[in-house]
Amino acid sequence: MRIVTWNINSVRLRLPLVLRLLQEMQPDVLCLQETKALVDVFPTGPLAEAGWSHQLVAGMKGYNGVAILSRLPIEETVSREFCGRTDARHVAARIDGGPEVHNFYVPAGGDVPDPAVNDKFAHKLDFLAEMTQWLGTERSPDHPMILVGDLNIAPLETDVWSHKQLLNVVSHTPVEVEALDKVQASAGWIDAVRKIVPPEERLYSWWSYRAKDWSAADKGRRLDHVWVTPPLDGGIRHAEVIRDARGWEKASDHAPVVVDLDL
DNA sequence: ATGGCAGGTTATACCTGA
Repeated sequence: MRIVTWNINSVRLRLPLVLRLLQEMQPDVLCLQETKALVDVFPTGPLAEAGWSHQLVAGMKGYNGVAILSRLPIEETVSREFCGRTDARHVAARIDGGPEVHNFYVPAGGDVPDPAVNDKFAHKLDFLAEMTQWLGTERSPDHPMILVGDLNIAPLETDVWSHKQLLNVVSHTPVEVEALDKVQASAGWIDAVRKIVPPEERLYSWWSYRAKDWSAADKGRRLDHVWVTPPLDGGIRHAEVIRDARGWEKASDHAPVVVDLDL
C-alpha cells in the first residue's frame, strides 16, 4: 500500500498539481491538509475521474480542511472535533480490508512560543494533549493504524536547517517536541519515515515562500509526518519526501511525503 | 537573515500560515 500526505495550501488553486502527483506517484491513499474549501466546493468530480473516487472530506470556509482520497472503498469514517472547535482538522477512515487512516492538521501555533500570552500556541498545546488523550483511550496499539498529516512540529535536530537558531521558534521548541513525543507514545506510534531515512540525515518537508531561492537556501523543516502502529512496523518498505514538487509551478510550501507499506 | 511571500475573504485591507 502506498500512502501520501500533502499540505496542499488550497486544493482548488492547486488541483492540477494534485492530479499530477496522483498520476506520477499512483498512491492508494492521498491525505490532504489545508484544502481551504467547504465540502460543497471540494473538487470531488475531477479527483474521482482520475481514479480516487472514495473520498472523505471535512472543510470550512477559508481555513484548514482535510481530506482522504482512496482508490479502495473506505468505511467507518469519523471526523473528530478537537478543543471544542468545528475547524476541520481531522478525518479518519478504515480502508476496506486494510488499516485505519488518521489525517491531522495540527494548529500552527502563531509566533510567540508562550501559551500565557499567545492563544494560538495554547491552542496548539491543547490540541496535542487532546490527541494524546483520545488516541490513548480510544485506540489500541494492537490495531493496524496509520497517522499522517501536517503536525506542524519538527521534532529532531536533523528535522530543521538549524537546531540552535530554531530552538525558540514555534515548530521546534522543546515544549512542542515533548508534547509530540507524548502523542507518539499514546498508541505506540512509529515514525515510518525515520525508519527509512536515518535520523542522522537532514530531511525537510516544508520551505518558506519568503526565501528568494528556497532550494539554494534550503532552510526547511520536517513538519509533515507518517506514523504507523506496531502491527505495521515490519512492513515499512520505502519512504521519501517528493522535494521536486516544491519546485513545481505555483507550488505549495509543503512537499508530499510518500510511504510504501506491506500490509 | 527570518520574513523578504502566498491564499482566502461578503476583498480592494486583514487574517492566517510557520
